[in-house]
Amino acid sequence: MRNTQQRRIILKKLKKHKDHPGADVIYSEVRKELPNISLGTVYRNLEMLSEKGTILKLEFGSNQKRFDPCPEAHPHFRCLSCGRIEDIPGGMELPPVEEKTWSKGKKITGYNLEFTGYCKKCSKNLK
Amino acid sequence: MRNTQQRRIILKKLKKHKDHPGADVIYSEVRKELPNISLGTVYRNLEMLSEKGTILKLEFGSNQKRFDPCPEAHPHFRCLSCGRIEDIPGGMELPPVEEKTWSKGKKITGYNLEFTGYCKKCSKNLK
DNA sequence: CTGAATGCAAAGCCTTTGCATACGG
DNA sequence: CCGTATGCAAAGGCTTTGCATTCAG
Repeated sequence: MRNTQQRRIILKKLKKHKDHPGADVIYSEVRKELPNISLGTVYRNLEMLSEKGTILKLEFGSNQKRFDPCPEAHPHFRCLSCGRIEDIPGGMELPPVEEKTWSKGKKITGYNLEFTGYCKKCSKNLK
Repeated sequence: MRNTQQRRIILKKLKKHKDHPGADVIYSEVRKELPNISLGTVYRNLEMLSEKGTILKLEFGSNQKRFDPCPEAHPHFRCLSCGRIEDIPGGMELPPVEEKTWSKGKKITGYNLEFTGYCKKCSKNLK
């Protein structure tokens, strides 16, 4: 994997995010430093980085894929109103899956867990 | 909400599924009984039914939305190789979220949990 | 009757891909 | 040098939507 300028800056921008941006957000931010970068390159790099395990690709109930600079699987919270995605701190432990009967014969490699609801701001506006 | 022939048959077809079909699968099955139904109608109905809480819309890491005739949130297993989605039996209980600090100020309405890996068949082929 | 639901087709959104060119190691 | 990565633009997959028409209640 080559260490290109594009890849370096994409990763740098992603790492600054606490929210979990989509490719479009990363694209427009990287464009400030590399005005000629193409959206395709952003997609290719985010994909590649998540395959290598450097970042995490989130594919939850949003029509857009989001990216997380932290590569370890961890739970998220998604606001159904504004779409905001937050990390849930403090590794929430899941029941061990290996010994469960449903997992017999399967090879479990990971999990995705998200809680849905309304964030602080949005739950105020709901009332 | 009107009780149209289309809606009735869409629901009937979905209920026969143990796997979790996408709109396209439902469409082609309903077409056998209603050759003139349109894909748009299938989408509109599946959407409507999931909003009413009759069925469940699954939006996990697949580019396609899948539907589950069982309306209660429950964990799933998704095969990374063949895309198959299975229910995980026996309500896997999650840690209660209400008292957690991260949920302060939020209104939590649900969760999505899926395990990923390789199903029986695919894990054999992998070796 | 009347508004909710349908069929049709076009448009939308996000993402992927083919290809010639550029550039990192 | 060589092959990976890029930029560009077009195509792709799934889903949504506008509009005239139909049909359930």
